Amino acid sequence: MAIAQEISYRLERLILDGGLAPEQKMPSERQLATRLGVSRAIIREALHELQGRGVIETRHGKGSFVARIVPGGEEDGEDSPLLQMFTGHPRTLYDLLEVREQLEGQAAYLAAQRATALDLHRITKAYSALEQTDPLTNARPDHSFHQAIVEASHNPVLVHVLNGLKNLMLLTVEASVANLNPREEMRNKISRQHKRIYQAVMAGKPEAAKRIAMAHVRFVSDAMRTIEQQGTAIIRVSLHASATPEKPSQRV
Amino acid sequence: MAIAQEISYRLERLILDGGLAPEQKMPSERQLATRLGVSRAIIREALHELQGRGVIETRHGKGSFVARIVPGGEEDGEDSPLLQMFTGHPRTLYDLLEVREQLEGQAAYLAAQRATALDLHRITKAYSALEQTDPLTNARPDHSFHQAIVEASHNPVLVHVLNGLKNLMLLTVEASVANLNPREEMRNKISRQHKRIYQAVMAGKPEAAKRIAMAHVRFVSDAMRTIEQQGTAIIRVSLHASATPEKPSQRV
DNA sequence: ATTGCCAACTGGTCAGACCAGTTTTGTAAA
DNA sequence: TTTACAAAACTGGTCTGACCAGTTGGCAAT
Repeated sequence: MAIAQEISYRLERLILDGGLAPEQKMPSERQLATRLGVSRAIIREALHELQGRGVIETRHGKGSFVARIVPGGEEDGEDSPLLQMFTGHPRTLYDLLEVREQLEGQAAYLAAQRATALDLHRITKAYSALEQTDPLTNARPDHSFHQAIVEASHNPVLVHVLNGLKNLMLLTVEASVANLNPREEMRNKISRQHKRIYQAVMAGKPEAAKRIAMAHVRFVSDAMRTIEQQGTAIIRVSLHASATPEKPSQRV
Repeated sequence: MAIAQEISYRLERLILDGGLAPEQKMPSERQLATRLGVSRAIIREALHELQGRGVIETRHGKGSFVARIVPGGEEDGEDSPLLQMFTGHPRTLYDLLEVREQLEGQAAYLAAQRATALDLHRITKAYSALEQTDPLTNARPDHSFHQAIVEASHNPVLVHVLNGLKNLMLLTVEASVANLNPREEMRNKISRQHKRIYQAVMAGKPEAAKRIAMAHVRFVSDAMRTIEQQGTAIIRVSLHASATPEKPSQRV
């Protein structure tokens, strides 16, 4: 195989394996050429290949940067039929939580197993942000924390799938935050679960991380069910409402 | 925009507009350079971009040729970046199988729990079709069987997610069929696993169905890994290649 | 007619130069 | 000391011309 392709393959694998994280700047062309022992022309051809594939973006005078993982789905939205279904049918929330239980468990398992130092740093950062936010409006940090773990799994398929469910996920997280966090015992339990997930991932304990993460999602799901059955109507957060937090903007 | 990108864009548009038909040989790099008034290096960078995008194929000493498919994007799957990644990086296959293990387990569990009479009828039909097909070309029936179970889960989120991975799934199924089924003991084991999944779902045993389905995917994954480590190169089915089976057309 | 070799394609790689944006930095002015 | 600005030192973008390495076809010797 041609050297240029070898290089592009090696670089792509490096990115997939987490050696180069999204948004991160790649070494300069001249550095790569020297380090890999090939001419700069080859490096440029390899980079253009990755560029054509959407793996990296190159900016004149600045450098090349790893693209956000699998931008494939173009913009976000895209799951509007499901979103529609969600707002219409309460059960879809539990359907998603069922799927999340599996996927997040798997993500936590892999993250505990494969996370690099940079991943761990990002997870720590997301976790701190989550801890230091007002529990009543921390849907975003909550989601970011989970997402950091997913990205640390270094499974592009998993990242892609969960990214496709991003909007839906945000809704469930918002729903859980809005319904569960106002109750102190719930808030504490969830906080403790987050802490245990965080610790298991940081400690590199895959089985524990998986078990705790699955239990966490299961707990949220069960708690919401219980609340709903107690007659208290579930607060349903409307789409993208986080921009204007003053109005509760609830649906039923 | 950089000249190289201009060139790659112009060439791609030329191909899409039919000026250059699939299989057709493109002008040589030196000709293109002269005709378009740029250096050969630029031409090469532009061609590498198209190559990364799967639009052309280049053969040393022969020339560059317009690829057969030219998806042009827009078609169904929309997971083309993942598809691209899949054909290039063997690990992506195992990444998908990891995810599949979770999702299919969940699907089998829910199907055994929730399947209606109509669902069971459909599953039975798909299972019969699978059994009565030549094991060497039954990728489609195999996939249909799994899909019937997924649909019987009555979890729209699950259906949606797995549907989004449909093309990718088909490829893994084809890969497993092509690599595993030719070996009799593998074929028998897989057939037995399908049977046990079928029976567990029909009998309404969620836990058993989940366990068996997960074990099934895990088995396929492990078997492929073993084969690969034995030095036997995994047969990689190329996209939509089922029309012209004469050329193996394998990568990596 | 067959064989075999060589010339003329093709893409693959390299070296070094220069242009064009961006960031850093060091110094001169306030 | 602080600020302003220009030069230097990055970054990617392009060009040139050379040479290596597969492929092909024609021509010469058999």
